[in-house]
Amino acid sequence: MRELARITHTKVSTVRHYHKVGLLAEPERAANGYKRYGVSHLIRLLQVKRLSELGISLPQIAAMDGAGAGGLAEIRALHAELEVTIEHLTRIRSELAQVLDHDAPAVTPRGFAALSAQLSSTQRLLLSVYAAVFDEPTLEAFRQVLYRREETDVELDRLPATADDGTVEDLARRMVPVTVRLRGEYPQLNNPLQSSPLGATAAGLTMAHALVELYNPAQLRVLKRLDTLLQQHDAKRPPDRP
Amino acid sequence: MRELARITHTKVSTVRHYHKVGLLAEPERAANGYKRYGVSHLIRLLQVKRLSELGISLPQIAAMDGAGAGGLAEIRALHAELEVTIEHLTRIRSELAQVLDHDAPAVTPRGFAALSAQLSSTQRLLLSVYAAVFDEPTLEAFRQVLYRREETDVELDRLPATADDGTVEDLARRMVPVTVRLRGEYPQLNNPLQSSPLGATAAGLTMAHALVELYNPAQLRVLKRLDTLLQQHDAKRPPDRP
DNA sequence: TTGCTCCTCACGTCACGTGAGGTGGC
DNA sequence: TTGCTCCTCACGTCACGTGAGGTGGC
Repeated sequence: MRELARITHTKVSTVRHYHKVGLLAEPERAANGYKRYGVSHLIRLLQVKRLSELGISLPQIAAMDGAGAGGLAEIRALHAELEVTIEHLTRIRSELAQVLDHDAPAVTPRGFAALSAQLSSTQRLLLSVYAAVFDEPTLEAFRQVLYRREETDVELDRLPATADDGTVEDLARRMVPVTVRLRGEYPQLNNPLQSSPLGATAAGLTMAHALVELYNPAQLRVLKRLDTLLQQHDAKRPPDRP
Repeated sequence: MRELARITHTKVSTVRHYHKVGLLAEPERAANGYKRYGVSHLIRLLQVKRLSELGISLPQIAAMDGAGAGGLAEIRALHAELEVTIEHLTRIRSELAQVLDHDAPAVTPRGFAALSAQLSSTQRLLLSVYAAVFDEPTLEAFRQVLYRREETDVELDRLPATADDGTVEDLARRMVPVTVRLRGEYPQLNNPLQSSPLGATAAGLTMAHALVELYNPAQLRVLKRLDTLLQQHDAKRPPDRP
């Protein structure tokens, strides 16, 4: 048994498993009960092993014996699937490489590894939600904006929960022109919820919950005030949409 | 629950599984017993999903929580493993492509798909054993020789079990110069057992069993006679080895 | 006697998937 | 009432791996 496994480069446990599922006939026994394998077993095992290596499942291999010879259609399907798998793994590999390159935490959402160093833990968590809620073009816009590291964004991120009304009002006012400018440069940021793969309603609810949970009260006040100011701004200068 | 799964692009069964193995805390229940997920669960699920996608096993993810933050060493190991996996799958893909290109049976040993059409079923089975017994340079020599399709090889393959002594003797004699010439061109064929990864003894035994099982008596008589004739030939003209 | 291989259950692993059998809201 | 979602076990799947507990040959 060990000899058969050695010749075929399989594990003994694998050979036993093939016996159990009926892919390999059990050979005659010697007087002491040991299995006595013949050339037919060797060849069969090599064939099963070959098919298994090619990615054919054991039940499929069993089915191939009964039915027509080759199973060309299955091979074709397998080849196509493998193509997809390899592409997928290649993407994963490059994501791992990015994480390593930037010494980022493994949980960093895909594409944000390069920005990881400059993110606060709150931003990091928020980004996880962003990555689930928004579509790829929107996320790319967020990446660009984060890369710029606007001074007001840093302030917002560091704003203590105890900040007074004056500080909140001041920050919100200073954020207006910055936001307006960014919106102009990155149109995806105008209404990111609309393009969400989850639908605008679910996306909006999710984002709202996430913001309330992750930002402190002062930060939330800034965002609310900013929203009001932006609406006033838009009212004066209506957007050039039909 | 379905909503959480939808937002995170996971299956409901996956979320349940994460609960079961303790990777995701169970949330509070509504009055009717339904689970009420919060932002913390959403974020945790997204993170677990991300790590799992990167190829980290669930037990490892669980371990990462307790211990140090990043687990950079694990990521590095994962990246290296993935490299190997991708290379392996790429090889498998090209083997599938070869099988498809030549419309060969799936069990064709690797590298022999192009020759598949001209092989008899006996040769095919024998090749499976060759592929297990010999090393790669030797196999490559066999491929070259098979590709040439020597007339005497075809005759041997078709020799009926009932062939008479005269036919056997004639074929064996005509095979001598062909074999000598091929041995000169492909030195690996001189003593292929010596370079076998299984060791010469095991390899010899395996090949002997396989030949006896797969060739008919007349074919075996040819091979035996050929061996004798080759030894006589070698005795007259000793090989130029030290 | 020691160390090695062989044997047969049977249960474990990994990451879920799939019913069975039942409840709750509109 | 119908159709939908939710719930909890518990068992199934895939391809093995891993003991437990015991025998046989040198």
